[in-house]
Amino acid sequence: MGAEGSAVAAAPAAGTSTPAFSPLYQQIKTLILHSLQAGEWKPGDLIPSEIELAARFKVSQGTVRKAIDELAADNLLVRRQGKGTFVATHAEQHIQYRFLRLHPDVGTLDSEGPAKREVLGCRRMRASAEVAAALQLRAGDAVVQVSRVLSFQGTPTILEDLWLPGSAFRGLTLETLSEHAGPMYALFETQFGVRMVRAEERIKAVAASETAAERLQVPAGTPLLSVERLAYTYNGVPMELRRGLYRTDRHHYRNELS
Amino acid sequence: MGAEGSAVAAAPAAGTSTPAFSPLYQQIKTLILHSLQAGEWKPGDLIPSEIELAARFKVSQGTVRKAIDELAADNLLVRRQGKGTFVATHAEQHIQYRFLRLHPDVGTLDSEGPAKREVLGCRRMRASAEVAAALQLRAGDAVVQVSRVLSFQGTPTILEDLWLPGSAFRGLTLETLSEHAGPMYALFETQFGVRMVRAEERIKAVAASETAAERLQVPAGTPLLSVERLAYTYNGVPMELRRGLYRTDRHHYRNELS
DNA sequence: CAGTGGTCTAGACCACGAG
DNA sequence: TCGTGGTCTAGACCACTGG
Repeated sequence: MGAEGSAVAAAPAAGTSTPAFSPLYQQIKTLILHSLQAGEWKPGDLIPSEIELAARFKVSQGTVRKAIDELAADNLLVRRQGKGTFVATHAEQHIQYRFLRLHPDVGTLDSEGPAKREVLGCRRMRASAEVAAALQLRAGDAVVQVSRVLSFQGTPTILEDLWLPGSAFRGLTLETLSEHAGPMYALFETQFGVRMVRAEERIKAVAASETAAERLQVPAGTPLLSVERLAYTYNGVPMELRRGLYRTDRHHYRNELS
Repeated sequence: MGAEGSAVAAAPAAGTSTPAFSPLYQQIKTLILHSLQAGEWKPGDLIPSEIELAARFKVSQGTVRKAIDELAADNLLVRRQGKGTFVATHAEQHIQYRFLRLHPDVGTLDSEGPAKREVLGCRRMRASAEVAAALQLRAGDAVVQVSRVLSFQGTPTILEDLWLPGSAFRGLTLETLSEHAGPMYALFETQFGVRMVRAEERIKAVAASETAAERLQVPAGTPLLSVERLAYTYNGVPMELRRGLYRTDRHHYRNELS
């Protein structure tokens, strides 16, 4: 029966050169994305069933299915047979830190027990040129800087600083951070409505500075992994810059290639 | 009409506890995988159309499509609208090195021009316990060790050693390697019928040894990225152990998280 | 048991590539 | 113009979850 009567009629794209054909399921995907962004369904929520969405968007169940399939592949949604489809969340996921790629050299992933987290500082400041560029702000805009240390089995292993746009993270304090149990990104979801969806990391090997060496309890000059992360929300806007120094004497950064 | 008359009738699994239900498209996926492994279709080849495969396996086109979709998602096949579906290959892909995650800090991905490759050595030897364990061989089995240096814009940047099972790589010599243009994995495909499909990397920060420092033209003790890679073929058997040292003064290891 | 996602089919039509 | 993969639909049935 073709796609007549649908949400948008194949997007003819007015005066531009390329016809810019967009499949229906892509448009549905965008609509669902908008609902996620708008907060209609929050992290952890059950979204409407495929049949309901099909009715809402006036398309067949199969088309909704394909849209949801792709969103699930991107880890934005989680399908659970027999129960429904849920909005992905950094909380209550049995994986403690979804974006952390550091693993112990020996032993299981986290037979090490929970990491000890110590927040060293949290202050509001004006963005340096570098931070502003990364977060797509103007130099001098307000940002929040957090620094902390993660320890595994009593050994300080990760020292990291992170910068967040001040406008989106009003009210973030050292107390909030210290008292909160669970992943920091889970806190961002519940307290600030910011969900980190994707991130890019740039890794280098560097020598430990005096201060870094002291905090990680290694000799100055020790080789460390420098991990610079830019994390993005739904709409592809960068919402966090993170600079970490990882000890790799008993851990390694793991990556899968395909 | 259900799935009667198909390749396998839903795999009832004789006496075990779990019923182990396996969808038809998974079975088709396995069958296609077997054909790839057996060499029925070689890297770069056009495989039969969906309709032909559907006829061969006695299933509908949609079922074949779902099987191919997943294989394409794993980068084993490449779909090209209007042309057909091809077996993925490390050669003739516009990306020079598909598994190399090192990028220049400034400039485009490879506006650096082609990397200069210098093979330092290629010798047959007996596997050490460590190498044997990684490659699932017995200690003392024959392996081929290759070492080489990659330079970008005249700067030696990557120093790596790699070990391959001797049985699968008979006839691999320094000459073969030196004369070959293009990615090493492309050579493995054409000369030895070995296609690398997936790999795991473990990354650490280390200090440059005397010999490494000399070959990479940096002071001894310079922090370097240590990248240990295990690469696998179709059947999940490890076929290469690679240990690389990367200079990261002008480059970084890039990773995407989601 | 009802409701959800998951599989499978069959058929129509569209976009793309190449002759 | 033809053959390919890509989209969309409609309907049947299966597997899983929870009341």
